[in-house]
Amino acid sequence: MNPVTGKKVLIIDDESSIREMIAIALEMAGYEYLEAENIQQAHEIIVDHRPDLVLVDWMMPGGSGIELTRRLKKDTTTAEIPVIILTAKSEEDNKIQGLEVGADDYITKPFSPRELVARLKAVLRRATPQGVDEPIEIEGLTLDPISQRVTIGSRPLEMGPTEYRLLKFLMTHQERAYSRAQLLDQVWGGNVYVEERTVDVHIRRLRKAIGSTHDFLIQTVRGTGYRFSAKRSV
Amino acid sequence: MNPVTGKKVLIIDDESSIREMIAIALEMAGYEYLEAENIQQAHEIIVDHRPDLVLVDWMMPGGSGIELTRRLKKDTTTAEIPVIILTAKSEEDNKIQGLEVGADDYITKPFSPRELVARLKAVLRRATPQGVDEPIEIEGLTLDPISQRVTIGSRPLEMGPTEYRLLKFLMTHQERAYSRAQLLDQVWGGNVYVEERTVDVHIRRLRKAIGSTHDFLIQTVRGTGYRFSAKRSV
DNA sequence: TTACATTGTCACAACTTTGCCACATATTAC
DNA sequence: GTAATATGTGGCAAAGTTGTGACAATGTAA
Repeated sequence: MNPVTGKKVLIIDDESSIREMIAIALEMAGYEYLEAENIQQAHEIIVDHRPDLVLVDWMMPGGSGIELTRRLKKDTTTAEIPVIILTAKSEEDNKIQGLEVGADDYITKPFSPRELVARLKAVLRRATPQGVDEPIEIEGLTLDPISQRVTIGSRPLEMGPTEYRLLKFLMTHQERAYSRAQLLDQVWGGNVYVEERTVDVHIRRLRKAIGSTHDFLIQTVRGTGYRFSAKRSV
Repeated sequence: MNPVTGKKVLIIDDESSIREMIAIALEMAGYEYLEAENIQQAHEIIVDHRPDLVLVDWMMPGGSGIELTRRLKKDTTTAEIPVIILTAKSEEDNKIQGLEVGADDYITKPFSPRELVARLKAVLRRATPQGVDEPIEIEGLTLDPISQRVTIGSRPLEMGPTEYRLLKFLMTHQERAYSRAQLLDQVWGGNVYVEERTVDVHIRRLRKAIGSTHDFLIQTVRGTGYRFSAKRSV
């Protein structure tokens, strides 16, 4: 339905009914979520699961959302995780403080699920910066992450999104052998169940797309998996 | 401390005391400002001085801030100027309406100067710095930002404002693939709740307007979004 | 007011991609 | 050499993505 890239959102609120409401909205929008009902728990979860976004209530037992935000933004390992603060209308004057400690947005209660999801999307969009991805060129095979194109010379190659991601991964880690399991993990994403042999099929498609002149670049490592290498192997 | 921004902010409010208060806050933060006390005046100033941001009260004699916003956002020559709407707390439910007509943010009165400046900074940061208004010509397709016309050779193309902005964005960022979400963010504006599929529909309309001779310029990047490119992809 | 234009959504059509299977072929172990 | 194991290949059904026409809501101009 909505192909979100499996973003994980951590919901922190002491009222389980609110958590539930949010959880439903997130699920419908295709996000994964984690829940915490106090700050302590939240911290553990953040360290363990590294959510892509934190949604925290302003008023929380055991420390306010503000405090949590400040702590997250101070620590360079967590500073990049965007934070949205939920405030009740009456506490609204505090919202400035929220933005000041580094929250990325705030939402005043009551809010509609639609608004929530819209804000969340906007924040995530902004938080995922377009990397300054340089094109990768190996032996005349060029992959340009900006235009999302693969070319040999000026000939553009046709391939599906999965093959593209697979190739990008292999090219950015050339000269290194990966097992099918590792590739599934890196290219397909951790929590999908897919047969290992599926990797072979996609490698096949990649080789086909690249064509015989350059297919030596994708090498089979028997008993292990595959490797992208500019060095012709035997 | 605060590097001079040189940004011009237009303050529109009928109460001179509020204008004054805002003016002081802006001055301290290093912004230039202009003032208008009604919508008519505001329009003239916008045309004459091209402020970098407009700060308008919701309730205004001679037309509401909403109306002004709508008008600004509709006209492609002013659509890029960010607008922040000031609302009284009691009118707060209207904030959604404000965002819907394309305002970039809203601030509820009473607010602190600190909040004002914080929001303003955030909005300006987000605003897309628009380059010079030189015509862009690619493969015979010409977009002229001054006359706001798109032509192929001498044939003028018919399209709505949204398609125009979409095309302009894509043309000024050619050879780059954008997701639907990014396009919504850049072309529609950050906080509008619109379905991602709407982008497809507008792309469709654009392609239709451009016609089959040149529609190869707008390319679908499967699994991602779209790209404007002079290079034919097959 | 009426007529017209623009916009966002939807439903369905058209098209692609995906994962998996079954079988072919290659490589290794015994 | 044969069996066991690993990898290559073509094809297919299901799932997913994008294209398309129509519609209702809204705004605008006459």
